[in-house]
Amino acid sequence: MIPPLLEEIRERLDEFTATERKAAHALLANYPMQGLGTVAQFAKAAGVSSPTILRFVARLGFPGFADFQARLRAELENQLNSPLARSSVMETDASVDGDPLMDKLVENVRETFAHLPRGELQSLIRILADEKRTVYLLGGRFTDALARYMAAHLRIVRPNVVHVAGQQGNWLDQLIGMGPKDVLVVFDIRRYQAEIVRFAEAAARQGVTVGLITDSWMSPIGRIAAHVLPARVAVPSPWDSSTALMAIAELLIAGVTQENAERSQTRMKALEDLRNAYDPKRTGDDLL
Amino acid sequence: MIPPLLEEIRERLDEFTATERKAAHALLANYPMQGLGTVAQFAKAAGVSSPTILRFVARLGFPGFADFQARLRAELENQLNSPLARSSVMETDASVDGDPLMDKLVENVRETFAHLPRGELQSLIRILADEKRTVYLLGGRFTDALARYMAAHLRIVRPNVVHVAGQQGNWLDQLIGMGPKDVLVVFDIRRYQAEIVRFAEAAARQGVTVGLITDSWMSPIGRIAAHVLPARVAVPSPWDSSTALMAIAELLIAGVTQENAERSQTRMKALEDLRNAYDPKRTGDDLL
DNA sequence: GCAATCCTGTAACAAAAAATACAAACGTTA
DNA sequence: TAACGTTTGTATTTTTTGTTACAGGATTGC
Repeated sequence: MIPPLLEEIRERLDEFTATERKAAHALLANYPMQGLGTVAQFAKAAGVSSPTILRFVARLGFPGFADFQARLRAELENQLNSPLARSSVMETDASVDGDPLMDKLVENVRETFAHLPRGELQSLIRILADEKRTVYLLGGRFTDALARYMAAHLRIVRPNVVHVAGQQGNWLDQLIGMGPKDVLVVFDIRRYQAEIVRFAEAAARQGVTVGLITDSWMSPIGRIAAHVLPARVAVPSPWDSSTALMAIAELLIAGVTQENAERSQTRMKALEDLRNAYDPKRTGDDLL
Repeated sequence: MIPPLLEEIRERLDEFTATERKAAHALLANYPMQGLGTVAQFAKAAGVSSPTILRFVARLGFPGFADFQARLRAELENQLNSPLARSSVMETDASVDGDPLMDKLVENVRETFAHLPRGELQSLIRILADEKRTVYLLGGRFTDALARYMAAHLRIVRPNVVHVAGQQGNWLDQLIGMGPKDVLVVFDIRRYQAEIVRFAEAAARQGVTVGLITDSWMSPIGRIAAHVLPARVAVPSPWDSSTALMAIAELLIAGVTQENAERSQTRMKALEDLRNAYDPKRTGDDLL
C-alpha cells in the first residue's frame, strides 16, 4: 500500500512558503485531480505562477512534475483497485437485451433460484461441510466439467474431496472405499447416462448419501438421492444449458466455505503459503 | 452525473479496428489510469503506436488527447466526490429471494450480457465455426473446467477441437502444431496464472488468433487477444464466480452450432449412430 | 530606515509530447 | 493473382509543456 501523499502534505504544510501553501491548498481541495492536469492548469487554479507549482513539487521531494504525477496516479490506481471502490467506478445498470438465448439464460438462473428448495440446499451444504465425510463428485458427458469445477473449489476449503473421473473402469476403485459416512454429489441432466445412474445406485446401496443436481424432469437418480436440487436447463438451442447448474454449484461452494469459515480461511492461507514455498516465481500451479 | 466512458467503450468495441481495440483493452484493463499518462506510455502499454492511440481517442469523439484526459479526470473527480452516492444496483427489479449471493449471480449474468460486445461475440463465433481452423481451448485452475465443457460441446458440432489440459509439459506439444489458421480460446480470470499468459503469448507469436473470456478488469492476455469477452465475476464470497463465464461459453457453443446448422445436425446424427453401433445397450460413452 | 535575504512572477528556453504526413503492410475482392 | 481500400507504423513537424534564469518586490533583522 502506497502511503497517501495527502497526509504528508497536510503535515508539512508549514514548511512551505506562503504561495506554495496556496498551491498545497488547491491540491488538497481537489485531491488528487488537481495534480493530474498540466502545471499551468494547477497554477491557475491555485492563483499562483507555474514556477511556484514546480517549487512546491520539488519541495515535496520529486525530481520533476512528471514524477509527482506518476505518484498520484499510482495512489489512485491502488485505491481504485480496492474491492470497495471498484464497484462504484465501474457499475452501471443496463437494460434488457433482445437476444432470446441470453434472456432465457438469465431467466433460467433466476427461476432456478426462485424454486430452489432451501432446506435441501442447506442440508446438503451442511453435509458437504462435514470434513469427516469424503466427498465424491461425479458428472456426465458435459456435466463432468461441473463436477471438476466444484471439486477444484471444495478441495481448497476441506480435505477428502474426490472427483470421480477418467476411465470408467477406475470408477469401481473409488466405489470400494465409499461408505455410509461419505457423500456423492452427482450432476445429471437429460440423456441421463446409464453408467452414471448405475454408479449412483451402487453407491447408495453402500449407504452413501447422494446429493443430486439435475434438471427439472429429474434424473432416475432422484429416487435414491437424499437431496435433490433441480435447475432450469431448457434453452432455445439443441442442447440443455448448464449455466443454472453452475450457479447451484457456486451456491454450494460458497455455502460450504461459509459453513466453516475459519477452517476455510486457514486452509486457503496454508495453500497460498505452500504454493509460494513450492515455487515463488510461479503464480499458480498445475491444473490437477 | 457524467456517464462513464468505460461503458461506452465496451459497447462500441466493435466499431474500432483491430489495433484500436488493443488500445481499448489496455485502457479497460487499467481504467482510467492508463489514459492519464502520456500518449507514448499508453501506446507502449497497449503494444501499439502513438498514432493508433490518437486515432482511438479521435474515434471516441474527442478533438484531442487532452480533451480525452480532461474527461477521464472529470469522471474520477465526480466519482470520488460522491462516496456512496451510487448504490445504483438497488434500482433494478426486486429480488425474488433474499439471498445476496443468488441476487448477485443473477445480476452478474444479466450485466455480463448487457455489456457484452456483440461484434466481438459474433466474430469469435464465426471464427470458431470455421472448421478449417483447429480450435484450442485453455483454462486456469478453476476455469479449466469451462474449457473442458466448451470443448466437449464443440467437438460434437465441428472437427479439430483440442482441449489443452493436463501436464504443462505437454502443452508445448500442442504449441508446435499451432499456426495462423488456428484459434485459441482462453478462459482467464483474476489471479491470471503466469503459465496461461505465457502460453497465450507464445500462441499469438505464432500467429494464432486468440479469443479471451475474462473478468471485467481483463487479463494481461487482453493485450494480445483479437477478441475479448468480459464477464462479471464479483460475488460476496472469497472467490470469483464462473457462472457468467459459463453463460458466455454457452452463447459461443450455441452460436457455433447455429452458424453452421446443417453440419452440426449431420455430425450430431452421425455421432448418435456411431454410439448406437458401438454399444447399443449403452446410452452414452466415456468422458474423454 | 537601510540592507541583506528570501520569495515570487515574467519571460525565455529546452524538452517533451501531441499531431500530421506519408509510405509500407495487410486483407479483400474481382 | 493483381489491384484496391484500409489499416498501421515510422518519421517529421508543430505545439504544448515543463523547466530555468533573472529581476523586481516583499520581508525581516540590525
